[in-house]
Amino acid sequence: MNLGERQKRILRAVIDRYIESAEPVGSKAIAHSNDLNLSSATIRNEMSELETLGLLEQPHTSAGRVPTPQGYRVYVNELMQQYRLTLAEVEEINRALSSRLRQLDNLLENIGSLTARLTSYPALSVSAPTPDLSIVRFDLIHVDAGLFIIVVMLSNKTVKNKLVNLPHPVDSVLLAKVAAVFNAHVANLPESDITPSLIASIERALGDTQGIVAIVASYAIEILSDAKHREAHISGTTHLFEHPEYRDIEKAQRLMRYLSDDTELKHLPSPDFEDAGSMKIIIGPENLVEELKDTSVIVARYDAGDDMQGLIGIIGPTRMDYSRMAARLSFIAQSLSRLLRQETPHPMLGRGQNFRIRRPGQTPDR
Amino acid sequence: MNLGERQKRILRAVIDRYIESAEPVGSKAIAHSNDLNLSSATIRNEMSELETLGLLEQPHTSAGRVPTPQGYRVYVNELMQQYRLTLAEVEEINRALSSRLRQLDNLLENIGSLTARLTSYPALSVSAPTPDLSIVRFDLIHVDAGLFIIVVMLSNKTVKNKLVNLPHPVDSVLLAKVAAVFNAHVANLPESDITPSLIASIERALGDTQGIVAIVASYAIEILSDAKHREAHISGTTHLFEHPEYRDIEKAQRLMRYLSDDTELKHLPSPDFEDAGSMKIIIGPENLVEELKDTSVIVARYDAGDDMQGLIGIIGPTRMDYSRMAARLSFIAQSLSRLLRQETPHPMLGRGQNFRIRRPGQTPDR
DNA sequence: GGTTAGCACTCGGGGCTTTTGAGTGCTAAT
DNA sequence: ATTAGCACTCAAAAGCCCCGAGTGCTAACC
Repeated sequence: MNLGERQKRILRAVIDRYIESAEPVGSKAIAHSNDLNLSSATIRNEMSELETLGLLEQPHTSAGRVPTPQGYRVYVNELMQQYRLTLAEVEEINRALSSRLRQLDNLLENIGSLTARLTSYPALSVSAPTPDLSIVRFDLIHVDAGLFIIVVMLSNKTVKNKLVNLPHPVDSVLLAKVAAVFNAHVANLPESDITPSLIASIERALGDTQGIVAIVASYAIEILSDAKHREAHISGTTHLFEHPEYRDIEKAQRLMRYLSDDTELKHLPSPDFEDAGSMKIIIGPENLVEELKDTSVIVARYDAGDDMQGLIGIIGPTRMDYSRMAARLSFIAQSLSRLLRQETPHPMLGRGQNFRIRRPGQTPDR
Repeated sequence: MNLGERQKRILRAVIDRYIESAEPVGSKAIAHSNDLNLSSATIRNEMSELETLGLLEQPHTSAGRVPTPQGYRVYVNELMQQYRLTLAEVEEINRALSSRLRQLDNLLENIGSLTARLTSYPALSVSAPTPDLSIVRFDLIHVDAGLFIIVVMLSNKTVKNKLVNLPHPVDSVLLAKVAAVFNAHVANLPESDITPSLIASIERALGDTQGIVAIVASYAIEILSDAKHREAHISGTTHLFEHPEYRDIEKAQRLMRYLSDDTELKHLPSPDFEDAGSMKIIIGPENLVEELKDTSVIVARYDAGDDMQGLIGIIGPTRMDYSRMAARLSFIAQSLSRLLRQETPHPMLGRGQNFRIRRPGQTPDR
């Protein structure tokens, strides 16, 4: 695709304008705008050239031009201005990230809804499968009678827990013993090594554990095998309606229906990115999935250590603010990587009464 | 409001029909339907009577009648048939509840999205403030270096945790000591008793704890003071679009915008219910909030012990299937109460490899 | 009395036609 | 190579008309 300098300028002007107006742009609109100072007639000639190249098209004879997917492709690859985030944007993102990432419980949902909020597009959040995940630590906390809690810490430093209720009372000494054995013999094993025979041998060694060993083992396996699959989550779907292309309720609903099916989302592109912050932009028909043929997807990868990576992405009409959104997404992904890797910096001392952390030898301020 | 028997029948017929068709219903449509066998003319007379009573109205002269909010009120209070859930409905609800309530992590969201799914209306889930909540147990789990996890068990049997990262290594013995002191002196206290002076005295007793005491204390306070406020959550907003009254995108968006603001939702009715499963139906303009003036809200309370209660509710157009939805909501609330109180019955032994629980003396099957 | 058949009247919505105007391509002049 | 001018196109908005569901009223009927 060899475009003259002027053609590039015109193409960019058309797309920029179309992105913000959502309406076919005509020759006049371009003519006086921007730096290029040409008459509308000249623009028309160039536009019709761009049309035969397949970069623009007319919805109907007497309308302005609209970019084709290939047009967007060229725009994204070569023409798009690198959008620089404003200070306000950077601050907003940082603030949102650091305040919302405190609890690592359901990271996936949190990250998703955060991204949606920060981009005003429906956002998806996909966890990379982490087949090497292991449980680094087991704790069994006795509540009362037959009630106890399994707390496991995973190698990606998240914590999962589950309340178990047995029909008969259990003994906290027994629980401690079971936990100790699991810490000694099951912790740090990959799922495939947690075999029935291993469990059986533990049961044999411990004597009658009233089924506790089996329960803990199956919970461990459940968690680890969950981690083998990608998990996907979508949020902010209502942002769709902010875009005129989804004025048509039917169309919007069709897409929503597709999006709200988590299992479908898992099959989304798993681009082979090199490093965190790298991005992929998929325009309209480049999507393999039928339902997404007229939407664009921007995905970025975040990477917070071996057992913790994933994708965040946004979905919108092909007429998308690629430049700005790519910048935001990439920034979010990078910040995310950084934040997750370094963990929560300092505990939030916020609301309500709270206490200052004062280290010895430090002078109290004011 | 003294209605004749026949008027009641007619009013009910009109509303029933309007609820399912969403279109003004005329005299003919009613005439031959149902049990009442009258000519359309007679119906017309009665209808115009009902109109002067303010129970019906005409969108325009040559259209059928539509119920007014007062009309719905009468319907809900006196006319509505008690809808009996079908077996299929009951089973579906039970299945959904028991499979989704395994992890008590983010109960609020789970309950909300469950309700939305089961009713096909946008659903809200509000936690009752639990000012008496206390922490019944602290555990500090050392990860490595300066990294440790605070796990607290609350009196409502949920578990919260947080990862803390200190810039200097900590000692697991120290952590255990701190946990022990917290369990002895802070556990089971209401928030108001966790005073700075108490914390100070703990710090004094323990000597230098490298700030750990302060961190744990502020986390405890954070959690307990969170519990003082109602939390609200909404899900299934997209169900709005299934109803013709929200064909108008503007209108739908206005409502959505209101709904997606969690903080607003907290100010929703906190009806003074007596017991779990009781319901409240708020019709159109009875809502105090401007944005909800033409929607109806059904709320039901669930109640799973002292420190665990809340409201679930659904929101929809005034033309709502009150009868069926009230039945479902009430059933959901009751089941929820029951399930949460009795806790998870048996751990799920599901996916992947798993182990049978075999108690001694039991013969292995097959 | 209550009920019903009949009739004139109303008026929103669907379908059809007209008008408007933004935008084009082409040609001829610069 | 650029531009002014002009004839042409066509979607969308505006206008128009008609249809028919539904009404209220009146007069007849039981």
